[in-house]
Amino acid sequence: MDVRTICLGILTRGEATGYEIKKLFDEDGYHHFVEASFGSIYPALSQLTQDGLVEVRAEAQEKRPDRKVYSITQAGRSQFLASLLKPLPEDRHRSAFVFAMLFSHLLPPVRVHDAFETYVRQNEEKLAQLDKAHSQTPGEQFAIDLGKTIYTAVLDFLREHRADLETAQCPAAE
Amino acid sequence: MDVRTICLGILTRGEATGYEIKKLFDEDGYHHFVEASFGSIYPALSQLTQDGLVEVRAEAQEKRPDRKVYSITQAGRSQFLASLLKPLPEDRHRSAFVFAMLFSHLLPPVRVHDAFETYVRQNEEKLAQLDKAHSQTPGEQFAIDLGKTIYTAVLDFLREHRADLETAQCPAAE
DNA sequence: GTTTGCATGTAAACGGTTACATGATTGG
DNA sequence: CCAATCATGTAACCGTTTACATGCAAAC
Repeated sequence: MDVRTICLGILTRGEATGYEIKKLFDEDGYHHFVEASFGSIYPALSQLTQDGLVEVRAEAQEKRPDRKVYSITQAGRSQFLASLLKPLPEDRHRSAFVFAMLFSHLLPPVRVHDAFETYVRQNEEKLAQLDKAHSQTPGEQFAIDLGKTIYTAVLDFLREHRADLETAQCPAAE
Repeated sequence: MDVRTICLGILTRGEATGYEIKKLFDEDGYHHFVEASFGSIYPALSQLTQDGLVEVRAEAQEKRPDRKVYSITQAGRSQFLASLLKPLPEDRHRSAFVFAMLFSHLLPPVRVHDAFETYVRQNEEKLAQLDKAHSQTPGEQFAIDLGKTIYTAVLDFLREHRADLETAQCPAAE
């Protein structure tokens, strides 16, 4: 899912500025499964406009850059739906933490401990974020609940198994 | 975690060719959390060699390109450990499926059904792959078990909640 | 006889991140 | 007074994917 498609999707919910689209990512629980930065959103919106898939309306503001409010066109809707009908790319889950833990036996015990602390905290924060999220469609509820399920499962697993790595690699410390 | 670091990590387990490193990704359960293709592995190994972090030994073969067997150097080990001591980037989970389901209400019921079928199958296959995997270190066991935990939780969730999206969006079909 | 496995590598294209540039307003 | 929020955008850089190029051997 490239940033253009993601922007189109968000615009099916209603018009928005580039800034607001980014905020949706940071707040609404979208970012658990898709990502985009300003550096990719703004160029994406320009291109979508050129391609006639979205329209812009500039709202003048005092002492601020104009708000550029984007709305999806009929062509945009068609193309977005078409992209959802194509085979979807597979999930990708990348975890530097898990990779690092593959080598826990090479690391100082303190480092393994710290890595777990940080990772647990990150997962707890993401779970808390989802607990606060509220949905407008069945799909959003589904995404939120799936996210919660995953984070909860991961956290449970970490609590049960972190000792395996934190003790296994430093028998001398016992 | 860039490909260079990943290659270094794999080489801490013993020497290997680029081809074998790729196979580890495809088979050993590594690919659930990190990824790399030939197009990135071969250049990565060349660069690591130039930087003195790995060494190559060419094994001549009849009627085949020479096997280039790479092994990690002391400098490579140091740098690899150093990279694991730095703060680790956060996990990224990207899912085109979940993104598409955010818009299930815009899709034909058949499409939603098919998407679920495909996604369930993908997760089942990955789980089966992990069931076959065997570990050599505590870290590997940890990674395998965490992967299993996640896939199992996702599959359970899908079985319980797919009806929410498959029926909610086609009340006329009742 | 076709596919799979072994085995290496290059080059172009792609997509995205990061950092930079600008600047007023509001809240702590 | 400083940080955060609002608001847009560009450009350089980075890393990776994809497609291409080559070619024999073994298995089905």
